[in-house]
Amino acid sequence: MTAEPPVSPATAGEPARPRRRDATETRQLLLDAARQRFARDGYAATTVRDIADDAGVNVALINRYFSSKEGLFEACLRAAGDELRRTTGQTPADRVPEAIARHIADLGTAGLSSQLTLLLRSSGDAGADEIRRGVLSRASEQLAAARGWRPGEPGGEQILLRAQMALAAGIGVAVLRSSSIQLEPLSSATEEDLVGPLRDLVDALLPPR
Amino acid sequence: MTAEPPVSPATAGEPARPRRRDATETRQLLLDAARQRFARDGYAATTVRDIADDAGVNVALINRYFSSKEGLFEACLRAAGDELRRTTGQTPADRVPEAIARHIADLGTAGLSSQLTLLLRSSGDAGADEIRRGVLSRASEQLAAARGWRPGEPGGEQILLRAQMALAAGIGVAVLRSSSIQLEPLSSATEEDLVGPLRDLVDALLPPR
DNA sequence: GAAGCAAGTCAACATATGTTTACATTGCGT
DNA sequence: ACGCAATGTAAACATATGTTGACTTGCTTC
Repeated sequence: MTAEPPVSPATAGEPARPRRRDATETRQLLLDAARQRFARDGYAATTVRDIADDAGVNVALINRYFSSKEGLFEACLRAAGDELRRTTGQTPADRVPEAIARHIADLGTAGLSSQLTLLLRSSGDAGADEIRRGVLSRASEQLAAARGWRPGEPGGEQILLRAQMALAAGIGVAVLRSSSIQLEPLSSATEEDLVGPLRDLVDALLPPR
Repeated sequence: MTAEPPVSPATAGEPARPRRRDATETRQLLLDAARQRFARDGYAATTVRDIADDAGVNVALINRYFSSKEGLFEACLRAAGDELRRTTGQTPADRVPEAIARHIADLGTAGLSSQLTLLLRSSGDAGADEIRRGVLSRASEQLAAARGWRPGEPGGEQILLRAQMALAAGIGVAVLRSSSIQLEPLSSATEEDLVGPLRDLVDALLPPR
């Protein structure tokens, strides 16, 4: 239907693969290719043949290892959730804005921007929606907790709401910088350009105590 | 491929249409149905038959009036741009956060939230990308101008960048509240719940002078 | 009322796409 | 070395989908 720009030159020019016929490795190749495609083009616009070609792998293996395109997508969401939790996990409270700026600024295909963009992609499947909601929920709670929020605390709802707004801002920035939009000057802003405004933003929403 | 929930009961139960065989009206019906579908499900996941059914109109008319699915999508983007410019046009500088809060809080299919969500949808077509970039660019310049930015002014780049971050925050909030995500408590927050944090956010990014 | 034209309908087509099935090949344990 | 399960391949299928062309229907004008 539309053009089909490959997302990366399959596997980089390694003349002899160390281990072929390794199920774990091809599973990972598929996961990586799928995450890039899904994040960049969305679920519906990505075909299983695109993913398989990027991974340098036969199409049928998607159904073998992930049951279906939906299954592969859910696996991508889980992986993005894990990576998000890992990167945002141990951030000291006073470094939250800097951490967000640094991770948002990274436009690489493995960076946080890419994970956030992926997390917005919808497949229309209820299972995937549930996973996404869980991941985003946890992320906002982590962010709120870094600024003193505790579950069930009176008035905590307000803090959680503000944390979700900060998360929304990060997501919005990631989206407006992403390849399909590239709003300038936001898109070519560096980490140093972003950290100041982001600190103002986060500190205004979640005042450090 | 996926389920197919209609977006609204075609045309509400009007027993006798006032004017049938009215090209302008059916064009508008198609535009409205398409904007809802595209905003909710994205470009690739929306089929022309879905749109035609929602509009209560024959499929072939999409190609007659808009040349192609792409053409219809571009028309939707232009319409969203017009509506965005109209709603954000005459906002006094000191009411910007309130205006954003009010418009973001409106989750109706014609509200600003829906327009912003639509503007994020990508079709992979270069023409559509250009339209989107233009609309978002103008919106951020309007926002910056409301806080004293003037084109070409020294140091104005910083203000524009901050305005785009505020726009990004609004977009992020709209997305996290949208039907496919519905992050709580953000999703059920009312205009009053949003206005406080949004004022803090906008004022921190674009200090009123 | 007939001609002419815009508006709308219907059916078909060409292709893209997710999935399955049957078959080939590799490597490991014995 | 041999068999066997695991891994990978190729082709086909059923269907969804954008688009097109021929045809019909209603409105307007003379």
